[in-house]
Amino acid sequence: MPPEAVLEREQQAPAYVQCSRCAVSSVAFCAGLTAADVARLSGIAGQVQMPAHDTLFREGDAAEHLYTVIHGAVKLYKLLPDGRRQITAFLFPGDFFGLGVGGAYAYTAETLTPVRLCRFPRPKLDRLLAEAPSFENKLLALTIQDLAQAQEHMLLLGRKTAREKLATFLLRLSRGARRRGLAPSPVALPMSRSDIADHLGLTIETVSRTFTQLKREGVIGIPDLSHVILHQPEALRTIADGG
Amino acid sequence: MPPEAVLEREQQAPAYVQCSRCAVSSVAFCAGLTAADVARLSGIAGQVQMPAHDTLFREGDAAEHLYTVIHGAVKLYKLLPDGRRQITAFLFPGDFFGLGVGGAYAYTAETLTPVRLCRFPRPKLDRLLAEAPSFENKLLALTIQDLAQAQEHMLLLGRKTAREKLATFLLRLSRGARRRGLAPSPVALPMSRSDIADHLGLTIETVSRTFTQLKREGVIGIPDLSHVILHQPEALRTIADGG
DNA sequence: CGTATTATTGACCACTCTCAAAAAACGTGG
DNA sequence: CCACGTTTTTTGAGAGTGGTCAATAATACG
Repeated sequence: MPPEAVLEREQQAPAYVQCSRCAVSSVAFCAGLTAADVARLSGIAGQVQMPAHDTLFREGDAAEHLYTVIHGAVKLYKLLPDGRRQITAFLFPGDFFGLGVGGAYAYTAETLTPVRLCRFPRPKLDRLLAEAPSFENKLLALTIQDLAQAQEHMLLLGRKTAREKLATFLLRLSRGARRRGLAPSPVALPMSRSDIADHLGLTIETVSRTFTQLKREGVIGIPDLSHVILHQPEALRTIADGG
Repeated sequence: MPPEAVLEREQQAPAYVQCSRCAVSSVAFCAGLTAADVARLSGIAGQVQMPAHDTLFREGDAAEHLYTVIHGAVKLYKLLPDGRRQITAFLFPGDFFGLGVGGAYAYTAETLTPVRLCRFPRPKLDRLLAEAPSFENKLLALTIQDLAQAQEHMLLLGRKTAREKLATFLLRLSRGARRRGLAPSPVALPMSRSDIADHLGLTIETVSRTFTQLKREGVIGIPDLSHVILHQPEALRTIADGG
């Protein structure tokens, strides 16, 4: 049975979510939990679907839900008063988001594609966390991972050239796909050039020019706007770290 | 009694740490915990002292301890193979660090000044976390805060000008000092210009030039290399967000 | 006090940004 | 399904912020 069929079936049951049949159970928040714990989680989980380019919540909103991406892609970003934007992360199936600071979200969340999300209401989740330490353990481990990724991205933003930034970005997407059981090479780019620019601290023009440059060198191929073929992943790796 | 006297007394008792008399108990990891919990924490805590410019651990080392800064300042950084460096955070009394990913530290930690640290061995701490959920709660909350700060810094690195970066940096140091009960204005800079540059994604020359520029405008004063007076904090705030 | 290190200042350069136009992709309605 | 208009991306020319290289000044330290 293809994963799509499972998802569609679950879609029929918004009240009761069958985490045990979830397509992302192996990589997500619930990965590594005991069957009993997963059952408890599914008791408070709800599923939501959103169209592409929709705002899930804004920086400063009351943090009422924790989300896990089941299908589709999401971007998280912060804004300056004059509109300059920094996309802090792109999220894919298995990734979670929505932890607030002082009860408020610290960033805005927007869908890149139509998405299906698993959603946990904060009050219920907190009750669960208080009861079962394994949940909090997991949440802490995942947050530490996010923090490490954020630090890695600071290194990119503060110290890498445009060329190195783009190479790093493509490799990250490729590794992420592989981790989710997808092919590492035709990398899917569900985000716009503008999104990529705002993630890497560049302008769309520089992103475009650098793509073209890497293509001319034969390192990557660009069959269409939203796909990149990594012809020479080794070369990319060398470029990514300033080789 | 000045805080220094308290610290010196505690220094005499390395085996048993009296958290209840700790100078940073109001802002640190242990803040907000019950007296009983603090007592349990002090049972596994040890204190260490280190000279300035000393490496506490390196990226990739086994993560054997969790640290809280009691006195002094620490920097955390990541390196590229060619030596380019990104300082992800400066830490001051009350801040904690040392959470690893997959058992290894994700960054290098180095002292800026002579420091006194509170140190928790990972195995013992893990046992405590398993028993008392309040600890894990606190640790999660603090890690989420760190993540939010990291995201704020990504916005700085990716989207702010040199002038905005430096203004933001000075305001952060000032707010941090105020939070720790110190005067917000003569801001102490325990780090070198090179450290500031590697934190803000700039070169030392640009940091120096921008300091001079702000000084000429009368926004700040620089009595000596390691102190900055915020003459016009409002102006700084305007500059910081691109006013 | 002299030496080594760090910070500042200056001149010049280049990577990336800005502004602008052409090309490609997308969406919509006929 | 195609034609049209809109949006996004690419490409080009020129400019500017911040970087590089180098010399001077200030500071720290023995």
